[in-house]
Amino acid sequence: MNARGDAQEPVDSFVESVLEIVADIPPGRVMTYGDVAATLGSRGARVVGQIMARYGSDVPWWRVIRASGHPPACHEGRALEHYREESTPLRGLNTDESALTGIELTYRVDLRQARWSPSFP
DNA sequence: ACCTTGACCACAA
DNA sequence: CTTGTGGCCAAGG
Repeated sequence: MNARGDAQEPVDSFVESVLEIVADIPPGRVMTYGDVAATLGSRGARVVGQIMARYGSDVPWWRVIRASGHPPACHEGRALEHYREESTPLRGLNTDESALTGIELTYRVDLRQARWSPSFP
């Protein structure tokens, strides 16, 4: 408690808490947006997405993915480089390179193996 | 204090 | 696999 008589308030904003958790995910492991929210007692998966979009540039953002196993929207390529580097288990990796339409990247992270829980390593 | 914005989620067809 | 629907909820304007 503090001098104003306030009971415990979230010392960190929701934003800081999210970044804290994400920074805590070890290499090769991932959490879903919903998992991060749930860890904070929230169900605002979208909020976590918002926060990552705005403030995620300084944390390992590629370790936060969708519940489907798909990487963050519009960042599949960048994320894949990190996954290859830290040996994150992937499924259905497919690099169809069409000369005309460009590169089609489809893959998912293997959540069964890579899913991380902050309190249960 | 209201309104809009989403790097989302679960479920249904 | 694709759409569509309803829900979630903090941040920022």
